Amino acid sequence: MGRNPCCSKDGLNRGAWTALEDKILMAYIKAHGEGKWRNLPERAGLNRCGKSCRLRWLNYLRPDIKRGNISHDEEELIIRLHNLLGNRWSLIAGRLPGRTDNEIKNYWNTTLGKKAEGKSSSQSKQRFESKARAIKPSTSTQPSKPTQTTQVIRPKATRWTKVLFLLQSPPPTRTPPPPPPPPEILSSTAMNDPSQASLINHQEDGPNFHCGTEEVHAWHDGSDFFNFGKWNEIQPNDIDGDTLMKSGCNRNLSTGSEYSLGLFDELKFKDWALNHCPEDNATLDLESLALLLDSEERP
DNA sequence: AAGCATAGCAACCGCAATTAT
DNA sequence: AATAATTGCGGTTGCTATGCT
Repeated sequence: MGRNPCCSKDGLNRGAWTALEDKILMAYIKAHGEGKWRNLPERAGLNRCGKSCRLRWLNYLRPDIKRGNISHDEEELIIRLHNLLGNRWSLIAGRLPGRTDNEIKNYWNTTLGKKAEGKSSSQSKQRFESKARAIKPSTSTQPSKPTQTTQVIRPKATRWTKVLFLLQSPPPTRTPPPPPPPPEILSSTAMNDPSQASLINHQEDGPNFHCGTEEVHAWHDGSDFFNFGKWNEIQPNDIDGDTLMKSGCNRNLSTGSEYSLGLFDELKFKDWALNHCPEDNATLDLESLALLLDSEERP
């Protein structure tokens, strides 16, 4: 079982791309469009694997790539988005037109991570701590090998197609509530399964994110699981941006009375950050996001 | 000027989700 | 439904440029 590695062929070019290869790839994509990466090299006459072609195109050759220094505004945005989304580089890049996930990742690992670390002694210490630790070299002897140990539970990046956060209001009585259920993760099949419907439909008083046919519910057990600050620790797939980004993002955010202002602001930002799908916001208004983030950070 | 250390970045690797058959 | 192929993502590596001693 298993599948053949993309670049299993011997004799393929590796390493830095030549100007000629770039030219060939650009010409081919201009003529035939993106996609079909597997067959592209053969058709284009490139001695590269498709994966390499795709990467080269996405990270370097794409016409809308914005090259050059990252502006202060962009930097601020990256920091804030990273604070919120963690190492979701593609999501962060989606907020920065013309920037690639690889570029942002590199920029973070080489520059911003250190700044974040520096700030960690100040008021935002806790906000940055886990991230700084994540990229901080474990020792000075291995600068290029950042240690990825963080206190944040950070499973390997996964894409969820369906996410359900059950929001439960605190019970009106004093009887101890049952142990809170874990956030429900429903597969596509589960979401389509009528037997699972109750899991979805009975959640009526939480914030509902309606994204096309998908729904994302927030789960709240009465504790501060969704407390503003906790977002920094709920990194991996808390509310999966991919899901929201891909879904058309017609979101109806309703807030129950149980939410703190901070939570609401955070959700509001999430809503903003994820609602602006990359394909339709080529002209992202950084200022509007900055304003939103500013308001979000108010105590 | 030479050698070493570090920073920056392009590219690769492996895994997982998605799509096709 | 099962399997294979494709695509996308985040982590990591390795090369080059730059700075320091």
